[in-house]
Amino acid sequence: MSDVASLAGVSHQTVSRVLNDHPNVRPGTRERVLAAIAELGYRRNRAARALVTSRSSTIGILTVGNANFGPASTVLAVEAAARAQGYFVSVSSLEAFDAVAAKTALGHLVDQGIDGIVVVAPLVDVARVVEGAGLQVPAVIVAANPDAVPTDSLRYVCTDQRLAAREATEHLLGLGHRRIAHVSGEMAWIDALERNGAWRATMEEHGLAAVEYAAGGWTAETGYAVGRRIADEIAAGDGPTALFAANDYIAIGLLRAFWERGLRVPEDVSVVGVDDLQDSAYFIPGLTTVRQPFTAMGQAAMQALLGIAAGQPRADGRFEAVLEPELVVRDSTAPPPAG
Amino acid sequence: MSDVASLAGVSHQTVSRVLNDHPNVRPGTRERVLAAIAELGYRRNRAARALVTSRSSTIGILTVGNANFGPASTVLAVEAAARAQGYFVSVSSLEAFDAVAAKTALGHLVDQGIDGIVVVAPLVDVARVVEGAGLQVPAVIVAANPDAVPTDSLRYVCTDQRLAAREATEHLLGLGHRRIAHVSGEMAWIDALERNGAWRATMEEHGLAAVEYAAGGWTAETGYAVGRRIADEIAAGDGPTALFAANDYIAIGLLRAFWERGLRVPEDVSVVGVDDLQDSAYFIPGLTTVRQPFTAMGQAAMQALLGIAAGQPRADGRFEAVLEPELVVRDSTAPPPAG
DNA sequence: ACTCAGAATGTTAGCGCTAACAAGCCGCGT
DNA sequence: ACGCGGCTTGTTAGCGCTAACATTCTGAGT
Repeated sequence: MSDVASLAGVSHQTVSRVLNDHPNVRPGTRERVLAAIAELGYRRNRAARALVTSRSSTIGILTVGNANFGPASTVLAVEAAARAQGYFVSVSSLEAFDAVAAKTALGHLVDQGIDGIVVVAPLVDVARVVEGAGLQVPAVIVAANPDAVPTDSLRYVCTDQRLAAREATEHLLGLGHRRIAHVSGEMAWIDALERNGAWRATMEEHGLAAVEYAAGGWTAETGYAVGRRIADEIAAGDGPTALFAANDYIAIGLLRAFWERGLRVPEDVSVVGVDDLQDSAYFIPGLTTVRQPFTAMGQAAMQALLGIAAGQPRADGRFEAVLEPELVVRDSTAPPPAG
Repeated sequence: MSDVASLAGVSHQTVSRVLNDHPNVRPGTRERVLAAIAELGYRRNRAARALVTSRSSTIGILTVGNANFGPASTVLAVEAAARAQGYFVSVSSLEAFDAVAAKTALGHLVDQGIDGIVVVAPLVDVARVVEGAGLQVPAVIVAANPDAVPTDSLRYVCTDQRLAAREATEHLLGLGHRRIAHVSGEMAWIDALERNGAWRATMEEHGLAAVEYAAGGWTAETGYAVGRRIADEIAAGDGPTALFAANDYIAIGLLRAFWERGLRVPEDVSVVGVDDLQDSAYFIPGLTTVRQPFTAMGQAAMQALLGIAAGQPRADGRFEAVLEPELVVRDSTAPPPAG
């Protein structure tokens, strides 16, 4: 920096002023400094800057380490939104999201001097864990459970998973189905709980029995295993006529199991998923699903973070933003078989 | 830090020594310092540390921004490997990987004071672009084209895509297929080129004609579009008996198109993909594919980076590490239809 | 007891930057 | 011509840490 200063014939402080877009720098001076910077190929040292300003223009993302489509897409979206706002992104992904591991990771992130944290870990106890970590930096949790308590520096953003479940269930109901079962995901996840609860509530509102099959996970493998069991019941005549799968991976496992047993989808049984994977439209048959607004979530999270930093009062509700998923009807749903 | 020092009754430098595991600190002193640190909940300021050491324990990852399974998995793997080595990870993902955007992003990453860069952008001109950016930090490119020139501070790591194509093609050959066509991916990608080239070479070695269909992309959508065309040709009797798809997304599009046209897989036509998606085993039928060693790639990239930093001489060959993919045989391949 | 090497600790300086204050400059009104 | 206020620039200090050097302490050898 002092090289630049002497080349431009000014003090290093004037260089700093130019760099920081301070007012009160004569245009001619500014140009000379800029020219000197260009000539020398000077780049400001971020460490020094971070040291003195205690701001780093970097946000941290804490996520669960698996390659699940949902979290992965959300992380990608947050990253894009952050970059659009001129922030860098430091990612830390945990295999196991327990209190200790999360606290350590959060600590590392804070040590890095990040300006804020976005937590993408839609687990039931994420809010408790993060709240318990006693963070001193602004944080936004994507997808917290509804009893989470926002504070001035910790806020929440989510997609309305209850609406997702309701949309799926009502779509099936509208088609004439009455025996609509749910294949639930991993119950440690908020999404699993919420989708389950809303499906159940919707069924009850219509005075219908709610039969649940637990996949216990989010993978095609778990969906397949449950699917074989369900296929048996359908073949025996007392199974559901429609399935609401907690996500698309489970749904594809279901599709596969039904196909193996000679059950036709949607003629014999309808299937709805959640997420809308890149290839969900090309499953056999094309999967009706509830698409999640990942990009919007990323932007909302970033905006919430910026809002905290700007001292904006928090939203009235529990969540800073609640985004709406969208039902995408394809070929895996149809009216129930006659009789 | 000075608080810790005074609480422990030592100088701040001794605290620094404890923190940096210097020898020549009496055990008793070390313990007192550690106790003071614990009591005060002291955390070292990374910015100050980075400023004085010009090392940040952070590596940068530059990648292409889409949610393609391959790059995304590799990034995840690099991140895991980095964290296992005690490094933080700063991610920058580009929508368009052109020379200008890449140079800017690389510059931002360098500005952050990262200790090394891993580029995960398997595009044909990635090496040229990165080489052209004139990086001053160690860098490793994952999946460079074979004419890339490693230097002391820029090295390459890849998965043998030619082997992947060869395995797939020979599997099909071994099953008795002779008319094995290739559905190629996006030709700006190294993987697409390599798989294409090796499939072609293998066919020629066997004196067989190599018919290529260009999907032009990596998605199920592009695979589906090409698949319809191929289905027509097969129906007309002059189509291939087996398809080697450049990746699993294309393969699923193919499966879908064939299913729509009443073509049975594998009875009427065999399909092999590349990647092994989480749900490839549950496609209808289960997809035979060539699995890529993403985790190993991430580790190899990290190791190569560490090697550069440690001043290790570069490997003899072009690549620091060449990993092998693995053929996974499932239900989408069978001998060709008789006649 | 007395040296003296080497271990243990303390002191000083400075990494590159920005904030705060100080100083210099300009043009205006009188 | 003089003084004053606002713009522009320079000077100083210090962010929290580590490297290098300076100093003090320890204990083995005489």
